[in-house]
Amino acid sequence: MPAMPHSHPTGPKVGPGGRATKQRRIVWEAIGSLGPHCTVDEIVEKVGLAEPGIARSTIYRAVNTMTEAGNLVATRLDGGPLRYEIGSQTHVHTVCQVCGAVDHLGEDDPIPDVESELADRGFRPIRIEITATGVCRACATRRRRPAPTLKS
Amino acid sequence: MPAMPHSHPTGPKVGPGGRATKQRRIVWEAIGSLGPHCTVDEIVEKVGLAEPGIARSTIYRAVNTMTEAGNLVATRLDGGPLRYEIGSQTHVHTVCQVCGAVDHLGEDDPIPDVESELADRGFRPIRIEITATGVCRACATRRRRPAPTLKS
DNA sequence: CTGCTTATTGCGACCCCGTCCTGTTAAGCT
DNA sequence: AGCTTAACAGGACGGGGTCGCAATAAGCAG
Repeated sequence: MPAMPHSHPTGPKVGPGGRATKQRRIVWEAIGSLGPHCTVDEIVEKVGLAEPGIARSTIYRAVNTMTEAGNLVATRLDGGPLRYEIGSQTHVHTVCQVCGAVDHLGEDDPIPDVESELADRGFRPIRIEITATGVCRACATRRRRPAPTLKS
Repeated sequence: MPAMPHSHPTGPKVGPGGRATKQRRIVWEAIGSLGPHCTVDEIVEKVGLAEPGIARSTIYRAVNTMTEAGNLVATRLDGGPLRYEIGSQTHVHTVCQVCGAVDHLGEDDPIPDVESELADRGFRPIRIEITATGVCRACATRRRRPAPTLKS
């Protein structure tokens, strides 16, 4: 798990990092131990064990600050809550429509076609999110549900 | 603007299309005239002009049905409401962090790297969403705001 | 080290987006 | 035309997230 970023963790600072409070340290560690695509609810629960009495809104504010600082990446994978993970440039997720499983495909893989097209248009990307929605191998083999629908 | 799809508009049906009611016809036309990435609020307003008295919940149900039928694609581009547009397989959007402008890059462009990786994993994609967040050409040239922040 | 400024916290009220539940209406099959 | 049942209007509800306020503490200046 990466250390609590002070201000310039890895890349260029995108926004103010803010003060290093106890609450933010705890939130950061919770996210690290929860792993990728964790929700605020999960963070709340984890944090509650480590240190009860931290307000829900504090956690929301913490993840927002970290996201704005570029240390965290926020994605909404389905219709549900935002999911957070420690940041990287390009992000590929798979979401299974049948079982709802979320997985990573890879990170920082270059997507040449898209990036050159972006360059042609003069668009400077800071982050690229790719979400593939479909059916995972497990569900395809034991094929539950007659016809997959778009909403789980 | 494409015609109101009866049941099998272009691709294979994923869910039941449902009945062709007057309300759905009006909603479909509103979406067509609003163009890509329109919100339910915009649809509500447009529909209200054409035919007052159509319930908000009806419009929500209509776009859900159309999305499930595969005629519409729903995307949440920022933290805001879902945005709808007439469907295609692969979808590339750009979102400018400075001015908030949303644009299309292209549709149905194959993304070979990603698709082969998906195949390796036995994941069968039904739809691939790509969102590039960054700074558009206009904002880059007249460069407002000293440092771009992640939230508009 | 002490004092001061100001970001951050805790708490609760609040808002937005979207869903769900009711009885009623109308699509479209026979 | 009759009938079945999806879809409708209207409104209550719920989850996820934000905001405003008073109290607290980070961290700079001296």
